[in-house]
Amino acid sequence: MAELSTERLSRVFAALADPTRRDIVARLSEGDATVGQLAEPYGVSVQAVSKHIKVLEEAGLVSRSRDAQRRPCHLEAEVFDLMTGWIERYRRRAEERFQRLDAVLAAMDDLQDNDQRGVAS
Amino acid sequence: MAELSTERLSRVFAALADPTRRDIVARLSEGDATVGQLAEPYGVSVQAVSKHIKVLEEAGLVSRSRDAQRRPCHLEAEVFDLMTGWIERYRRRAEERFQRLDAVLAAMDDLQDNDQRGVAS
DNA sequence: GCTGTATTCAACCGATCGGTTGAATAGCGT
DNA sequence: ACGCTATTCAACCGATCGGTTGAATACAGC
Repeated sequence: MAELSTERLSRVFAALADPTRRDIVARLSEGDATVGQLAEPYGVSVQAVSKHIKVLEEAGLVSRSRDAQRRPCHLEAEVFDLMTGWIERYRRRAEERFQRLDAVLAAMDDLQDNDQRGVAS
Repeated sequence: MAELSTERLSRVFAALADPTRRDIVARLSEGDATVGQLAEPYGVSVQAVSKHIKVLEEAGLVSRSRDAQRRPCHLEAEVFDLMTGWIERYRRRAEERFQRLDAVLAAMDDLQDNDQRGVAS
């Protein structure tokens, strides 16, 4: 029953691939806001923003509550861990590989040093 | 002349929104590989994989060299910093806000304590 | 120079995306 | 009950996406 996370990861990355949605996330990091409030700054319809929020919600980045006819949006920052977890895993692997390569190059340098000061070329 | 990074960030997030491309990145973290090698495990054509690599390349996640007719792919892990930088910025803001909220709630608890043990209800 | 291998280019296809407009729904305040 | 506000649903549109097939290009080896 594993590998739900790959679908989830795809949703999160896809959600943040849009600059308007990233900006919404940025603004929500300063505090909760309603759809109407979020829509104001952009040159698009409220419906478009509503769709963006739905995408963020389905990615688990945003949750919503109720306040009369308003539906305030709240940033769920824990989801970021999913991304940083993935990223750091492969960054670490790449860096380890880089260090091993460094070690090999150093070893080759040593060999060359021995060659130069030792037997032959 | 700023805000080149927003376009770049969009490309990186969009590139990683596809599970096949994430898997390619994962495999490249273990070492460089050619298009042909990368294509084998997936049930898609070499051309499709070639397109995926192009997307990763334009996002700056992959660079390529030349070895005869082969074009080995190399993971450029530094780009990850762009993402983690963005993510951490807003995670931090959200957490700070959360702590402030915590402080407010604690203050309200104090007030209530005083009310209970002090003057009136 | 020809053959085989590795990769890309080009055109096409159905699905999804980000946007629109218009109508529906939900919940105040009077 | 009515009107105002906030939000969503539904249908549509052009653009982009992930995939295909078929042809072109680039290079090594015989």
